[in-house]
Amino acid sequence: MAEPSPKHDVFQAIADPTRRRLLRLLDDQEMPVTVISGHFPMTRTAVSKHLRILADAGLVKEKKVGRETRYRLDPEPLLELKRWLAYYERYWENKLGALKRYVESEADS
Amino acid sequence: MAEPSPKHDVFQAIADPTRRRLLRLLDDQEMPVTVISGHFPMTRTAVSKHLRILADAGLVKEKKVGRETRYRLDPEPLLELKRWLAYYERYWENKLGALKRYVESEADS
DNA sequence: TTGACGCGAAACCATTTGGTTTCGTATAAT
DNA sequence: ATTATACGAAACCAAATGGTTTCGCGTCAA
Repeated sequence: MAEPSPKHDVFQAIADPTRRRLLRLLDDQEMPVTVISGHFPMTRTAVSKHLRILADAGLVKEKKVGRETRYRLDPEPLLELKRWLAYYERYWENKLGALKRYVESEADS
Repeated sequence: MAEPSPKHDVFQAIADPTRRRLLRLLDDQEMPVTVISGHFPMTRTAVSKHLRILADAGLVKEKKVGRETRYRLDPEPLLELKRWLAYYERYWENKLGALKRYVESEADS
């Protein structure tokens, strides 16, 4: 279970819209870099750097096949985001605000 | 319903760990800036700028009371994050990976 | 074996980010 | 009326970010 030295965390990784598009794209299929970068209005190198950031965050896995590197989505790290978000779940659980008002009244006492 | 010109979006807002801590802190209680900044190892001005970014993203509301500005959490914009995340929900819906393997086998055909 | 292809590394650049200190101003307290 | 408090604005700075072009290297094709 050795932590893979998360130089980039999930929150930071998904902050960029290009990287979110990458995740969506790679959700459908595994793809080599050149094909991937064909979907974006920037150089292959730029896309490659985004892919590296996603890989650092564990959101994407790379597989070398011949001279190409294929990437595919690994959604697992999104669970951390899900857990983080779950904390606020209570806010929109019961008609978005009932519990909120309750908590606020608790804070007064 | 005029969009308040979202200079900062939710994804970017929660990318910073300090801002995530701010959200947690303000979830409990409404607080003035000086009190808030007492919880962080940086200047009041720095915290104030983080609060502005959160406010831009709509994650926090400010209320002027006398000479102080009180902030409180507004979790509503987190729904966008929730919706974005919901797209990947199918991955861990059924034992985390069953569907994933299915999709991958689809890609082969 | 000689190219062409697929890719990352490196160097570079402009802009953004996260922080600081200093200052101005509005409000509250004495 | 004067002083202290609460805060934002502004100017500034170092580092990170998102992008580029150039180069080198491994791999497949002629």
